[in-house]
Amino acid sequence: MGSENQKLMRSTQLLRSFWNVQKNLMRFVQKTAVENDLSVPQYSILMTIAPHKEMLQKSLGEKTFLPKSTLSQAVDGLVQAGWLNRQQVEGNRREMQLSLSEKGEAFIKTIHLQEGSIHQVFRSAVESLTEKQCDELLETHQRIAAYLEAQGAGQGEGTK
Amino acid sequence: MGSENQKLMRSTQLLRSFWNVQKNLMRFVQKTAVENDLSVPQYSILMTIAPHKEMLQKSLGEKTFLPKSTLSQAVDGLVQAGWLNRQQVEGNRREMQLSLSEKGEAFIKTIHLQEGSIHQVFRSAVESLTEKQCDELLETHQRIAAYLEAQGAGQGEGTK
DNA sequence: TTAAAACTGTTCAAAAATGAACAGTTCTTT
DNA sequence: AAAGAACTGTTCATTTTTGAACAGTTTTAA
Repeated sequence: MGSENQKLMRSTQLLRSFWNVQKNLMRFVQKTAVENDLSVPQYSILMTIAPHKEMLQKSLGEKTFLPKSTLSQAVDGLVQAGWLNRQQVEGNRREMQLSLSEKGEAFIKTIHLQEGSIHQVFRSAVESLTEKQCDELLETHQRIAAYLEAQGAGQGEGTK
Repeated sequence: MGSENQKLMRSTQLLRSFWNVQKNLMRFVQKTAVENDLSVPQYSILMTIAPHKEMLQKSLGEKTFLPKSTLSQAVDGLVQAGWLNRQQVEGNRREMQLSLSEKGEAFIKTIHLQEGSIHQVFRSAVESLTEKQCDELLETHQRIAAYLEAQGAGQGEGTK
C-alpha cells in the first residue's frame, strides 16, 4: 500500500528532524553545563526544578527520567555546591524535599543571561518565528510528548 | 518593555517544549540501543550513515558532533561487530571511509521493525498529525536547526 | 626542498553515568 | 502486631564517555 509507505517515510523524516535539533541543543547544553561547573544531569535538574522552586526527589526522577543513582549523585553535588537545599519530608522519612536556595535562584538567572548559553542561543534561533508558528510548534510538541510519556511508563519500565 | 519580556517567555517555553520531547526520545533511543547491543553513540552513527550508505569518518564527526575519541571507539565497535566496513580513503592516508556492510543494512532494517523501538513508538506518536502539521513542523525545525548549526561551528569550537 | 603548521584518527588515563545490591522506611496482609 | 512486599534513596563496582597527548599524514610557506 503506497500510502502506508508514505506515512513511514513521513515518520522517519520527522524523527530525523527532531534529531537534528536535539543534537544541536545537546551541544549547547553540554557547553553551558561545563562553563558553569555542572554535569549535564545537574543542569537538567536545575532547569526542571526552576519553575517550581521545590520538588520531591522522586518527582524529579519521574520528570527527568534520570536513573536514580545518577539523580542521587547529581543532587548531592548540587547540594554541596549550595544551589539546592535538601531535607527530609516531614512525616515521611524516605522522601527527600529539594528546593532551590537563594544562591541557586540567582545562579540560574545568571546562566540565562550568559552569552553563548543555550538560552541565549536558542532565543536567537526562534526570534524570527511568528506567533502562530510558535503556538503550533508548542501544540504539536505537546501532543507528541504526551504520547511518548504515556508509553513505557506503564509496564516493567521504571527508573532503575 | 513588555513585549521583550513576552518574547523571552516564549523562547523559554519553546525550549522546554523541545526538552520534553527530547528527553522522551532519548529514553527510547537508549532502550533501542541497549536491546541491540549498541551504545548510544553507535546508534547515532548507524542512523546517520544509513541514508548515505557510506561516509568519511570526518563527516560523521561533523554531523553527529560526537567527540572524536568517542567516535573512534564507537566506530571500532561497529566494525568489530561487522556492521560497518572501514578502509583508508585512496589517495589520502589520513581519512577513513566508512560504509554499511550488507549485514549492517539488514540490521538497521530489523531495528526499524522492532516493536518498542524508537522508530515504532515515534511512528505511533506522529500518526495522527495532519499533512500540514507535519510540513510545518519540518519547516520550523529545519530553520531552527540551521541556525543552531551555524552557531559555534565558526569560532574556537570543533569536536575535540 | 624543508620546516612548520594543520589535519585525521587512535590510545589511554580520567571523569561521568549507571546497574545492582543494599539500608532504612512505609504499606499491606494476615 | 508481625511478616512480607513495596518504596525511596545511597553506595559502590562497572561501564561508558571524554579530553589530552600522541603518531602519522598532508598542506603551507619559507
